[in-house]
Amino acid sequence: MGSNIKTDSASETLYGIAELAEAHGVSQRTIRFYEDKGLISPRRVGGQRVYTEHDSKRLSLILRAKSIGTKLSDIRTFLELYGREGEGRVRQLEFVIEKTAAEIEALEAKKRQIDQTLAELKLIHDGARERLGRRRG
DNA sequence: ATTCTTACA
DNA sequence: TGTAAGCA
Repeated sequence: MGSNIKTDSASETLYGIAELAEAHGVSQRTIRFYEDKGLISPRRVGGQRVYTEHDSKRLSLILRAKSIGTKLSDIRTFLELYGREGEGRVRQLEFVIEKTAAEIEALEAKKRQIDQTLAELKLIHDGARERLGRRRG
C-alpha cells in the first residue's frame, strides 16, 4: 500500500486526487476531466473527491482502453456494462466484439492506404534515381 | 498548502 | 488537456 490518507470503518484504502494522479501517472486535471465525462464517480467528503480502490482499478481500465485508441464515449459505455451479471455480461462482450471489429477494419483500411502510398513513393523514388543515374553515367 | 470550479488556450 | 483565476 502507499501513503494513503484515510481509512474507513471497513479498512478500505482511500485516496485523494493527488495520490491517485501520481499513482497512475496522469494529471489531476485528467482525472477530473474523466469524471466530467462520466467515467468515474468518486464520492465526496466536504466537497473534496475521495477515491476507493475500485475507482483506482476503474481508472486503470480507462487508461488501458484509451491507450489502444478507444474513444472516451465508448469507454463510458463499456464501463456502464462492466461488472454486471448475466445479460449485462453478454451485452458487455457484444459491445467489445463490435468495437474491436470496427477498430480492426479501420486500422486495416489505414494500412492499405499507407501501403498504397508507400508503393507510389517507391516508384517515384526509383524513377528519379534512375534518371539521375543516366544523366551521370 | 491543497482542492474545487470555471473559463480560455 | 494545460494553465490561470478566485475561493474555501
